[in-house]
Amino acid sequence: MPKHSVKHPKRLSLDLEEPGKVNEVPELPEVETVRRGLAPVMEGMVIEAVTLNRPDLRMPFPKGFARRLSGQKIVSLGRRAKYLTADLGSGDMLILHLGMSGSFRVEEETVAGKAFHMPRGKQAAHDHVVFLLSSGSRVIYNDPRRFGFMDLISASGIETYPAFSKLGPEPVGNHLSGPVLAERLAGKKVNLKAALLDQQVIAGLGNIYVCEALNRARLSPERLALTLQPEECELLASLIRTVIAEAIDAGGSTLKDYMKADGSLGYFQHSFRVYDREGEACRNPDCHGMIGRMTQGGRSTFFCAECQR
DNA sequence: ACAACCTCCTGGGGGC
DNA sequence: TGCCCCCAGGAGGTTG
Repeated sequence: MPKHSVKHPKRLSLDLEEPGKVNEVPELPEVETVRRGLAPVMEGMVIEAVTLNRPDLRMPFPKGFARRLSGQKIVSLGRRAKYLTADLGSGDMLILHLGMSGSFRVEEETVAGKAFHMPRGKQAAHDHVVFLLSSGSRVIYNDPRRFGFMDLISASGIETYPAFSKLGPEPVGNHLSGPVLAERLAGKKVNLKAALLDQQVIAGLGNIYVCEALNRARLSPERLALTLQPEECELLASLIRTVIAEAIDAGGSTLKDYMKADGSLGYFQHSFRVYDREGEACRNPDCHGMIGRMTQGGRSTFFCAECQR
């Protein structure tokens, strides 16, 4: 009987267990962080088996999901907006969305440094999908609220895939400029908060980063999108890129810490300027305002009425 | 076409 | 201590 050398499970989750930390919902930076953490574990591996512990998440799994994935090689992991994508050798594409509470953890077990297939691991509450890889690693999807979903399509159909076909530009790199944002906001009779949450305007922003970007740009969440001037669009686009880039960097350092550690997850050191800071001081330079909170579209908006106009 | 809802789900927290 | 109710929100759906 070989002696087991069990590595601690590696968690690629966004759960923040430190007191006082916000439990983040995965937006673009968190999904990108998960992608970077999973890539070295999954890329180049063959999916040997997929276990579904229930027939659906937010939506039913596609017909034959587990069977169709079995034996497929994962060529590369990608991301579009808040979606993870896995290019498979056959030309299929696996699409994963983490919803509100989805997370992955990686379980490995080795004998004398050599991976082998371990018996079915201990199942935690809300472990819905287990990917067994040719390396012996298990990649486990956990999602208490089940707002996530998975789909399997032909990669050639990616352009017409409903969730992707209407997405706005990514707020990274050169995709989002002032003029691009201005064009996207033109004629929109909704407030800025709603406009920026709209994935067709910009892909990948959620409640947290919209609040953060608007605070940095000193723009009121209640401003109608169509009233933004070109220079305001320029500033907002720039600060959206900044907020997202900083969060991705923070996620990267989280992964780095985590890789060094013995399995315990390093947490985001990222501190938000407005999100969940009602009643606290605005952190914008030269602003002595206090962060307030209101409801827009049934969601909380955190903002500074003093400097955001 | 567009805007404003509504719905799915569970854990956690506040009130009594 | 226990129970009830509300809240968090991504995105697809429905209503106006």
